[in-house]
Amino acid sequence: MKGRVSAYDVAKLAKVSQSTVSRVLNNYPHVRKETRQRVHDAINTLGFSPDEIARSLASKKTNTIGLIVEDISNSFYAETAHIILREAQKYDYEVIIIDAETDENSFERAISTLNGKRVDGIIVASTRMDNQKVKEFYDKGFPIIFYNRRIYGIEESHYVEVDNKLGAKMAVNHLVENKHRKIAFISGPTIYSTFYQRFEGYKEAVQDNGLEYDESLIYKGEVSYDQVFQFALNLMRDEDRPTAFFASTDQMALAIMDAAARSGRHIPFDVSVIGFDDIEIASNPYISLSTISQRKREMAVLTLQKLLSLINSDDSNDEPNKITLEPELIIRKTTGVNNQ
Amino acid sequence: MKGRVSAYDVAKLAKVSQSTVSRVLNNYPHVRKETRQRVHDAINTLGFSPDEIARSLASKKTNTIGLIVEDISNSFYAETAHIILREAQKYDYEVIIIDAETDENSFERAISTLNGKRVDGIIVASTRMDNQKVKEFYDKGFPIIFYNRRIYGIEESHYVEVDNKLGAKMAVNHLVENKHRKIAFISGPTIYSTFYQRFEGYKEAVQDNGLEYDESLIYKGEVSYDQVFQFALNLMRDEDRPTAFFASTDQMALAIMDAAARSGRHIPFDVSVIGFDDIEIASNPYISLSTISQRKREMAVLTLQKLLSLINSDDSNDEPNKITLEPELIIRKTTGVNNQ
DNA sequence: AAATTACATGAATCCGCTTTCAATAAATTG
DNA sequence: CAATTTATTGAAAGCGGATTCATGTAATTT
Repeated sequence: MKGRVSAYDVAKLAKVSQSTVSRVLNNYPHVRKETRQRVHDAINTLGFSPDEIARSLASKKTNTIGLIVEDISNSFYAETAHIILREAQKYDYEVIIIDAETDENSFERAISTLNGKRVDGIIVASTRMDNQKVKEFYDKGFPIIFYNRRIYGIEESHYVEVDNKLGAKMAVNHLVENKHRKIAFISGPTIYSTFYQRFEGYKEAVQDNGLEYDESLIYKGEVSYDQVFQFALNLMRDEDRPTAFFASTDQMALAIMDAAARSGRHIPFDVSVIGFDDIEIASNPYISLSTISQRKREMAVLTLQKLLSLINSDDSNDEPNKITLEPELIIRKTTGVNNQ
Repeated sequence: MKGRVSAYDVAKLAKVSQSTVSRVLNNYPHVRKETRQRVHDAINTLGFSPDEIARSLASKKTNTIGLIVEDISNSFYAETAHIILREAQKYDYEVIIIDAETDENSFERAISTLNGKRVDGIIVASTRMDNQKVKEFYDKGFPIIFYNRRIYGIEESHYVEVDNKLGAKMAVNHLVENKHRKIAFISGPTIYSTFYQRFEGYKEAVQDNGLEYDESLIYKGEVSYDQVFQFALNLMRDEDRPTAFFASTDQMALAIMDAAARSGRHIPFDVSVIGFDDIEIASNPYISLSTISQRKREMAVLTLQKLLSLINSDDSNDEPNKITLEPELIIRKTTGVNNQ
């Protein structure tokens, strides 16, 4: 890119100093109306657009935030990213998305990278509950907020989440009301707070309803389509199989539905399935998945706004934002009365 | 963030000049092994990480690329973004994703923003075919490459796409082979090259197969679930309805399937549906959508690699990259023989 | 009208690194 | 061993704006 025009060029053309150009650029007072106009004209005829990098260096603000997700191809994150991206745009913030693997190292690297890029703040939609690096950041007062996650060990952490435990209980209760007594539970790794909480909810609900807690009905490994599919397939083929499956994410529920189909079980007649998240496809009539809604839009918008207010608040000792929304049970066609 | 450590602090501790610190940071030669070690030690004890902003300003490289998409919550883009994000990570590039609305202004703003941020290059996965701003960039020799899009009027444009016209023909031919003679076509706005080409393919195939071209079977409005749903619903209820639907995107095919369900038509017995893209959910057994595969992964990886090579090539007059991959017909369960 | 006060503007410095350029020291060469 | 080369290193000048300070000018006050 040869010959970018600089503020200096604009200054020359408008016959003012560079400081004045900077003033009109930042809409500062103390510039005569006529001068301001002259500068604007110069900017237009030259097609000047300020170098945000230089600007950031001088102002120590990048107008960029980081968003760490686990897998942007996962609808839940994609839909979240969409909302955050669009919302950030309104406030003239750009966002660097990092699609970090789930291991601790990737996560730390993500944080370091964003730190290097001097983002103004970070939204974490992916992390184990115990990451050390994050704590350091918090302690330095860096604006960081968790989306649908919590980090334990940091009392002052900011987060926006849905009441995952309650959501899980709602799901199980719904199944119990439909006379299911043997309910499988499919979870991701419980080092993640969401999965942890949903698991807690499942256990409590099982206990509250006087059901038997059976380890063999529990999956809590990787969030892998194939693995979940295989696990569910095995259960489906079992003589004494569960009559219902509660999956901690819709994505995993999809794998379960797949397994049901492959093993000839009909939903919801032979087996009920309920998910968690309410991703878009869940409402498609061919899927029509019963689920627990996360209220993504509210969560995402709130998260962004809280982050921006953290960034722009002078004193950093406002009390931490701990926001917990109530989930919602959405009954569609994958859950029905147990008739076995 | 008080008291960030700077390269200057490192220099002092290591008893060298800041230039030397910069040298080891960039792994330049001409630093005695012992000195290098001393600097590394200082970096570690201080926990120093360089300010990438300052670095970018000085080096005129941001190691950041821009990705403009239309709607990241759309699986096709989400899956693409995932691949690009992960691939870019390998080369230490960050990516700023802009989720631009479809109007011309948003797109121009996206380009301007990325220009301001001084990204090293841009991948455009969303644009009309005739955007002026893009041309200007091209003319300046700015690395920009189109993903699954072309821009007409720029001979030198770089793009990676699938043969959309061929794909459309494959879809129609498949339907014709199944004895369908009345095939509806659902397209997004044909100012987008993909839709344009697919439409061309549809028309050609209709003609080649001696079918009647019927305007009333064509939708080419916004890519809106509700609108497509409504359009399809009306057709479904028609006396003399089409026996098959070819949708330019899987997302729209989903809306058509929805409409079929709502109007009591059974797929593929009463009506066949074929999409385009092969998004992930298409292979789910409950959806099992016949479609044309875009070979997203190859496209995405190629696009990123070409972009990086554009960025790092000294002379910018290598011939333009015009890559067209062959699509693939994937027959699943939404298409069948017409028996009416 | 002199004294204040508010407004407009430019010069100079800084942001935190990279990159010459020049200087010094060590290694080679004839 | 003197003459070159080559390897190390530091000082200083950017990169392109933001910001502080000083200066000059117009608007207000007594």
